Amino acid sequence: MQPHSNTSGQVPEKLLKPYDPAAEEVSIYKKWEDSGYFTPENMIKDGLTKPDAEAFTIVLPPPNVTGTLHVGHAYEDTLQDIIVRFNRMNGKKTLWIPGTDSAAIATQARVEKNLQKEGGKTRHDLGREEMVKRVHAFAKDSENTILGQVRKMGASLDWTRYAYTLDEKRNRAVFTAFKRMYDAGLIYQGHRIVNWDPKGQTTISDDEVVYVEEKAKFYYFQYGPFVIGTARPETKFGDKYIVVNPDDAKYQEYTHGQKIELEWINGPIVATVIKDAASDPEIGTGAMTITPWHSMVDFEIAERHHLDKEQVIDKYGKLLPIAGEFAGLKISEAREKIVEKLKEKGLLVRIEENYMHNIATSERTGATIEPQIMEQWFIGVNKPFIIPHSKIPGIASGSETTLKTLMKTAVESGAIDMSQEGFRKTYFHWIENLHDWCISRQIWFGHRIPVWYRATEKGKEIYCNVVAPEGDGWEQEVDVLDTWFSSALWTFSTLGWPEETPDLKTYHPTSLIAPAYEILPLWVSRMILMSGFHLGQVPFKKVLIHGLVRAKDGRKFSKSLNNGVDPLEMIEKYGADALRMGLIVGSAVGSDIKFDESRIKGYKLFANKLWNIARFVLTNYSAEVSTAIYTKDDEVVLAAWHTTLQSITTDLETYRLHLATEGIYHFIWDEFANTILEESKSLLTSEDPAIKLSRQKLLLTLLSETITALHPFMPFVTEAIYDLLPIDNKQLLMVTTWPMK
RNA sequence: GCGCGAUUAGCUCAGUUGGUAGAGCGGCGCUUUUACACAGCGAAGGUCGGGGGUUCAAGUCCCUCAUCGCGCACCA
Repeated sequence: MQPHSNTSGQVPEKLLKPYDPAAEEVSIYKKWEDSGYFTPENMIKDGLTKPDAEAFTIVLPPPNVTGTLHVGHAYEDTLQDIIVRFNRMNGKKTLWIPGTDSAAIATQARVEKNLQKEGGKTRHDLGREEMVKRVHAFAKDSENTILGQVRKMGASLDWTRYAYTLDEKRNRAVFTAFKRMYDAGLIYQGHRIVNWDPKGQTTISDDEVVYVEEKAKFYYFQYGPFVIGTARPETKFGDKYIVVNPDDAKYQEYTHGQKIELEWINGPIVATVIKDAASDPEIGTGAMTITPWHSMVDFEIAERHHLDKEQVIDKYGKLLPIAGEFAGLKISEAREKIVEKLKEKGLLVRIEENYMHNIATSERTGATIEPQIMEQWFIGVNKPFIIPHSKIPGIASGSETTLKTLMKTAVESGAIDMSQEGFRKTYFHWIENLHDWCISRQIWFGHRIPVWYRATEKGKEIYCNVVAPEGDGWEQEVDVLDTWFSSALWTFSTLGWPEETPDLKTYHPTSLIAPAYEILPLWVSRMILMSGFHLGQVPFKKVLIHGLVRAKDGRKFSKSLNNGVDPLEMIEKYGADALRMGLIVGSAVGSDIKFDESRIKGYKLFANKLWNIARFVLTNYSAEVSTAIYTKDDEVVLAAWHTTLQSITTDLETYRLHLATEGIYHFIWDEFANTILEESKSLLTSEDPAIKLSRQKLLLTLLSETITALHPFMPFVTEAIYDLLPIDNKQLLMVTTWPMK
């Protein structure tokens, strides 16, 4: 606008109407993006950031390409964008890297579901090649939708560095990581017990198992001289070991290894007594039989004593020939029949009706997990290895360590600041219970394991490398990797690793990661693992864990409840600024947020308030302000603002975003608008030009500084107002220096 | 079973190191005055889940109980 010499300045037409976010936001985002300033190198080039400034890096937790974003993503984007904008305005070399995650199982499952709906087809009807093509197409589509949504939120991401877990560079990183861990002996192929999802026909990791409480019948059977209890009679065919605690007085007469002949489901068998501390004398009768093929705990007992393991249930959840007359039956059908038979044989002691227990189900398919012993690929978390270079305090370069130690030490030593006490405990607890990580999946979409096999006279030959081997007869492993394998490399695969790129040197370790607490084990801990092994570094210096956005009744948003909130709809109604504020204010980072539309509405009003303040200030502006000197009174007012600004700055630096937001909101509305503006009405009509001009200058300064401080939170409306201010040599507000500096 | 978190105004939630209880929304009353009715002003509304303790002083620290939520383990 043109500065005006009258008391009453002229204001742009659009300022005379209520603030209209829809009319401003898209073009403002475009302006930011076109400026190139999301890329830190452009900031340096134009002298907005010093070349030797400290780097500040965040990688966006890459959303899954399974459809559209929900309001939880909107919250996560806001959280990070506030921090990123604040750091950029404070002169840091600020980089926020965008990306998306192929989410192997989740995405394939979505497409399979669609196939099923469209014509009852399965992936096998299409074949691997065609299926993978379709999943890629679906993923591409989701990607476009998602990236559009992220832009609408105002996220200041460096799009020139966009990464996708399945793009060429990330493929290379994944294969290289695999190869190096394979060579170090940390990735191995083994015959171990895994979580088998009979519906999805794939393994899943421990962290993808969801326990559901269920009421069941609990049976007691006569097993020779023992009475055993079980909720799963259908697994008991192969049971030929009876395990008791060595200190259990009830069973002192039996010795370890003692053979006992007894009558069982399909006739007489010979059982062996095993004494192992895993058997708890207090539970049931204190004696149990074991099914090592289909139970984690039993598997471990069997391993300890080198016992036989026999498969009872097949991959489809049906009984095998070992079940005799029951072979071929699904376990659900077989259960009652087996109990009936045992009853007839006089071996049923009693049935407990209301037995509560948890059953393991698959996070993705909902199927009951059937533990199975299978040949799969694993990462050994307890296996010692020599770490060549380590910058992690407490772990010396060239020393022997394990992945588990690495993960623990990184946080314990303070190299990673995980200062939210509750989550810190959860992290350590998780590590203590950590087993080897099963990384192979029997699906088609994802990173195919870079291992090739060839039959030779001496047996099977195995080759592992980033690229396929030369020569004939090689067949690549059909399994793909757990999606979290590639996600775990994210902080450095996005920066060009395995190449020794300048980016890697400048921006890694990243400064901050801001994930939901849900993925602390799945993602955060595994990034620590991978970064520790491959770089000898922590992946990030600080973890800022945030809560979940829930529906107003406290339940999770879910498709089945159909209680989802579409962030785009909120943006359309209230503007992105209002959505951002509504999600941040009123909840400390780390606790869950109950979504409240009325709060968002409140911040739409706030944006409008700001708009009207701008109108008042500009209406009362005159060009002579440049000569104005502050009166004592106005100096006091300005100083009061600077005190507030100081505390807002501190709150931002310490990630107390909700307090910072409240502080700026309160100042603008209650101080600036209600008090300062009101008292200005008489001062501006003063006969004394010194008083009048001082006040004009004060108002413009306050407006300019408050919108600058508000910018990280409400980037759009502040940028729109800043654009109207009569300031010389203006840059975008986004790259303006934070007023405290 | 072990652990974590929550319990503050009608609703949703803040309240960093202990120092006179706050916000938004809703409800009530009044008001068109250099911005704003997408507003302003005013008043109402709280024994900070119960009980006990430490302290000059406790929403805040300690103990205990209750209710709700979550995680892990067990799941013979």
